[in-house]
Amino acid sequence: MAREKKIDMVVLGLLSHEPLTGYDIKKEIDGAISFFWKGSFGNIYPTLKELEAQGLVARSAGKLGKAEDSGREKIAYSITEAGREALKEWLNDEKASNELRYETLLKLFFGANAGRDITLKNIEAFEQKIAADLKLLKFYKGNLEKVLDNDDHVYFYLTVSFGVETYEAYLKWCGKAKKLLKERIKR
Amino acid sequence: MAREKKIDMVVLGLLSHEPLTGYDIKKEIDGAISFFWKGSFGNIYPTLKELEAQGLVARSAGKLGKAEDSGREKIAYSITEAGREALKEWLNDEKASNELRYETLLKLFFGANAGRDITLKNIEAFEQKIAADLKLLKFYKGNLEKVLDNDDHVYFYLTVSFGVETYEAYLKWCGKAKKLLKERIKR
DNA sequence: ATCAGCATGTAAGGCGTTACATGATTCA
DNA sequence: TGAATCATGTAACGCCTTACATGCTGAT
Repeated sequence: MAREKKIDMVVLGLLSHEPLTGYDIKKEIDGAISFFWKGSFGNIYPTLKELEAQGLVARSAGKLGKAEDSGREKIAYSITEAGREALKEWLNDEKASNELRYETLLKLFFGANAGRDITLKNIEAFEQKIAADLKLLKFYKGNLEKVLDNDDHVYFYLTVSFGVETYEAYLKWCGKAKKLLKERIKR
Repeated sequence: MAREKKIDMVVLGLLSHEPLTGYDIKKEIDGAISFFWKGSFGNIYPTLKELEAQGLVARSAGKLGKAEDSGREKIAYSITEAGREALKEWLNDEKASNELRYETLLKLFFGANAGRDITLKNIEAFEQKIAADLKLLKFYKGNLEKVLDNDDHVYFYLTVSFGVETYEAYLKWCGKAKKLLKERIKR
């Protein structure tokens, strides 16, 4: 059961724009991507080594490293032609694993065991987190709107729009859910 | 870093309603819960053993097993008082890990590498899957609407409503995304 | 001078999936 | 009689997270 490791594709995808270090990759993942995919150092660095061994990425030549005599070097990787092909192959396959794991919904589903007020508190915690993240997503979206003439940005814009629209739906639901709970359940 | 294993709480939550076998639990998880949480046999059976060792569940006495002389017995578990307390403790803690991992969004984000038509195909595959799941969620919702006099069902109803409303937002987004791609990108 | 951020990596462990192994029961 | 479903479990493996280990660089 090969090729289930999607972090490979995240790395290749990011390198498809420009050469990056492992540290850079982590930062990118922590940006707009983070709401639909995650990555950690303990994940990224080994992945880069594997991709290099497979010939899908290569250490960038030239000026990016520090002087040889000093301590640790900065290692920038760039994507190879084989890497671009692997990325395209993955993009061409329309099957995708889309998974949502919301502990908040689990707590809601079993909420009767704790009662209405605890459940309201849980919904409110969710609501606050979503509202904060939505703000950030809207900020990204506003920035991208200005640069839609670049094709790449259209794709980024659509991804961020997905976030904005679903988060707005979440917030609407929060309002309704709190209302229904208060109406229907005594305490 | 204890107590990160949420499958424990899924099992306790399900047993809070009635005694169930491991097989039953799997079936329940594959129902309305499946859109926000998953579980497998290789996950559930060991969990039941652990919960039993911790005194949070117990094998139900009585008539559920098959005759002693025949082959394998059917083992129904029920929640203990300690189990109910553990469940409540978890519900009382408002922090929750809510994770979304959508490979479709990843493919969209890096879509420029494959082009407009491939990306449209990927969005359409997503759209179809969501439309099918939405149908099912609406069916669950319709059934629950009739029995909202029972408090438990109010909680289930809210969970399913969350699914319906977010999936509807997804579908709306799909329409807009396809339109924008066709307008903005040549091929 | 000290602290935040840059930068790379390893080790251990956690959690979960898939595949396998086994066998009973029920229904067409 | 054969297939589907009921039913329980184990083993191997995969992927990721957390914590640890190390040291440089730049700003206050």
